[in-house]
Parts: sequence; C-alpha cells; structure tokens
Amino acid sequence: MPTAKFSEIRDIELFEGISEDSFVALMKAAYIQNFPPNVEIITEGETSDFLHVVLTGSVELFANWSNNETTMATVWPVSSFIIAATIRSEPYLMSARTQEKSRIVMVPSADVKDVFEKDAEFAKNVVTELASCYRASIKNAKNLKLRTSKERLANYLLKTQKKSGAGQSFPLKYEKRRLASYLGMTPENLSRAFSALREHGVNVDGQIVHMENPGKLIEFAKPTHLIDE
Amino acid sequence: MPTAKFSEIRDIELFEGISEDSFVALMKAAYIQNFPPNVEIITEGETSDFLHVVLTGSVELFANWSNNETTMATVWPVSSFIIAATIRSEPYLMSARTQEKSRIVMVPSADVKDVFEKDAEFAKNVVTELASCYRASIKNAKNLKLRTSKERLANYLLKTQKKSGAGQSFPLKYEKRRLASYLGMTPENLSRAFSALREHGVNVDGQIVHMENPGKLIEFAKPTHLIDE
DNA sequence: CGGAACGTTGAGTTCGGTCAATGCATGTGG
DNA sequence: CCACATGCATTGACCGAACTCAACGTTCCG
Repeated sequence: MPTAKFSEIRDIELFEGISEDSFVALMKAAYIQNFPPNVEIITEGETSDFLHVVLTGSVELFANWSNNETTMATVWPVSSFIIAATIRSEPYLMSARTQEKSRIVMVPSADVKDVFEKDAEFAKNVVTELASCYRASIKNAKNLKLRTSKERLANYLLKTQKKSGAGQSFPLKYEKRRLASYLGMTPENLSRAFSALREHGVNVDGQIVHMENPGKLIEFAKPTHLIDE
Repeated sequence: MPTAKFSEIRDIELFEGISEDSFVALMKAAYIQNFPPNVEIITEGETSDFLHVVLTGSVELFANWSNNETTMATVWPVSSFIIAATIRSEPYLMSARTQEKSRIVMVPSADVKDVFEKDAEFAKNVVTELASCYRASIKNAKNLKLRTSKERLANYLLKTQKKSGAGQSFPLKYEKRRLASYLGMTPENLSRAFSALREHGVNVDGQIVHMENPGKLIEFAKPTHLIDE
C-alpha cells in the first residue's frame, strides 16, 4: 500500500517523530474521502470508528440538545479531530459537518489504538494533543462564564486580527450565524454587538472587519493569555 | 526514602500498573502537606511546579477575570488535578483553594515529566486521564451553551441524587454560593431556581434536597449521557 | 426572474443580574 | 454564657443583557 498519497498528513504534529512502521500501520486501512459542503460526517452519540484528519476545506464541530444547536469549534487543515473519543472508545460528544468542500482522511480507530499501545512516541504526541485540546476547552469555559457576549466578540476579533497578520482590516473566517453560535449568542445579538463595538473602533462591512484602533478595543476587551492564548 | 506513607496514592488510576521504579521516582521528592480550609494553594498564571493529589478534604478549582470569579470544578479524594499544565510546562489556567482541611501530595513537575518519558504505562494513564478531563470539559461547555440555569440545576440534582444512592433525600455537596458559581449563576438566581423546581417535585431544606418524583424532574431536565454522564 | 438563505433592525419579552433588606447560623471575645 | 460581628441564604424591587418574533433588504443560486 503506497503511503505516498498520505504524504500531506505525515507532517502533522500528531505524527511527528513516530516510526515509519507506525505510520504505515496507521495508513494501511486509512482512506481519503471527498465531501461536498454541508455534509454531516459524524453524529454525536455514535461510537467512534475513525480518527479524522482534515486535509483541505474545513469542518464544523457542533452539538445538539433539546432542539438547540451550538457550534463548538471549527477544524482547519491540517489537523485531526475528536481524538479523545477514539482513545477512550467512547461515543462522540460532538457532531461534525463540512463547512465547504473538504478532503478528509479517515483512520480506523482500532489502528490508532494499536499504534498508541506500541509506539511510545505516538502516545506522547497524543498526550500533547489532548492536553492542548483540554486547555483550549477550559479557556472556552472561562470565556463563557466570565464574559458578556460583547466582550467575547471583542476578544474574538482581537485574536482573529492577530492571526491574520495584525493589519487594520481582516476577514471573518465564519459565516456570521456560525460565529454567533460559536460565541454563544443569537445572530441578532451578534449584529447588535457589532454595532455596540463601533464606539471602540470596530466597523464591519460584510465579511471584512476594520479595526481603527486596536489599543482602544484592547482596553475594552481586556484579553489575557489565560483565556485567549 | 520510604514510600509507605504514600501508600494511599499508589492505587489511584493515574499510577495503576506503573513500575515500582517509576512510583519511587515520582515519590522521591514528593511531600505531603496539610492545609487549613480556604487556603489558596495554586494561582492561575503561575508556572506549574507540582502535580497535586488530594488525599483528604476537597479542593475548589476556580478562575478570575476582570473582577469576576467562577468555580470551575471541585476535586475530591483521591485524585490529581491540573495535570495538563504539568505535562505541557505551561501556566495554570485555574486557581485552587482548599474547601476544608485537606491533605495534599505535591509531586515535582520535573519528576512527573521524567517518568512520563520513561514509563509507557504511566504515559498511557496520563492519556486516559487527559482524555477523560477533556471530555468532561466539553460536556461542561455543552451544558453552559445549550441549557438555561434552571435546567442546569435540575440536571445537577439528578446527577447528585444518583451518586448518593438514588434515595429520595440527599445532601448537596457544596455550599450554595459555590454551587451557584459552578452552575454559572448568582446565589440569588439559584434560590429562585430552587423555588421554580418545586413544581417539578424538588424541595430544599438547608443542605438536604428532597426529590419527591424523579420521573417528573427527569421529564423537565432531559438528561443525556452526552452531557451528564 | 424568483426563491431561499442570510443579515439587519425594531418591538416586546424573558432570563438572569444587581442592589438592598432581612433572617438565620456560626463563631469570637468579653 | 451572652453580645456582637460575620457570612450565608432568601426575598423583593429593579435593571440590563440576551432571546424571540416579525419585517425587510440583500445576496446568492437555481
């Protein structure tokens, strides 16, 4: 079985430093699948048969309860998702759907667990990944419990601006309705929050955000590396 | 160095199946400390010098931002806390204070990381622990984003009742103000939520909860193993 | 061209927080 | 043992944040 077609994922952090044998073992039954936009590829509650790795496109992780839905996270290339369920052989806690046309590698959970048992380097990588996801999730909870929706938006904008190169203008990476759900509010409330942030130097035109005076926004948002990286 | 005095922690899940050498290495510089109630033993933002294990008493994990404080979790014996920070050599994301008089083992982070590198069994245990904490944190986020405060309280009561033996009456394990903070609301709002749950068969007298009709409460709370275990 | 989905705005409501007053329990020092 | 202070829980009145519902304009596709 040629591992050539999996060369793109050889370099992700999760597989860094693992033996060639281990990589081959992981890929031997793995396959790449192309999904159209807006397709549900995982449903919460199902048992985890595969570890997924996004190669291109993007994937939204979301959750449902009693007629409510909320966006939990978005996965961008190249990274894996929902490894905790795989490792613990427990049901997925989140559903996943493609946001756009996406190529996704699916690695059978059994192979992941095998290699996890045999390759100490892989086990260490899994730990690093999990610890990082766990910390991100704690930060998320702090964000939700300690801040108002306006503050969450402000901090999200600062983070996004930084990631896109710290320029005055940058694009939102989400549809606004999804951003609202991710930030834990309704689309209507997001609209109003954007309006309210005008007094702190934020203007939005479609997907483009103009941030006149980051210093002013920072003063309002009070970002901290203990929540916002 | 006698490991006898650490016998209590030899049996926790995190150390299950690890070699005697590894255990000795972990305990060689570890020490047990007695804390009075209400003492802050960890402050968020500090670097993680120790892995902590609660032997007796209980520890509250909490976080602060901009004059707000919120309870994130409570740790009961015998278990460790904040292992993610230790493994990643990053600052604590939460503070910790004793809720009552508590005995706590402190294991130097350097030793934890050494053993983690050398003992594959320990590494696996760390993974299991982290995956479990991560999943708990995801559930927490779903609980916060998908439910109202009344629903969170109702589900908390059902969970607590189950853990205390499924009897009609059981004690709250928290002070009410801490429970409120843990559930993401104010003490005043918790009081009102308790009143509101009377119509679903819940009555509170001090620390004792009487649940006349669990079925009725379940109907309202709609618990699910994807959030509530 | 027409329909669907998205984003925005307004009006009204609900949920949850703030502030203040009170009662109760606990603990401390005289 | 009492007097007092302190802190927690509850209640009421009020306020503010966020949600719901509805209407409307825009954009994007079929």
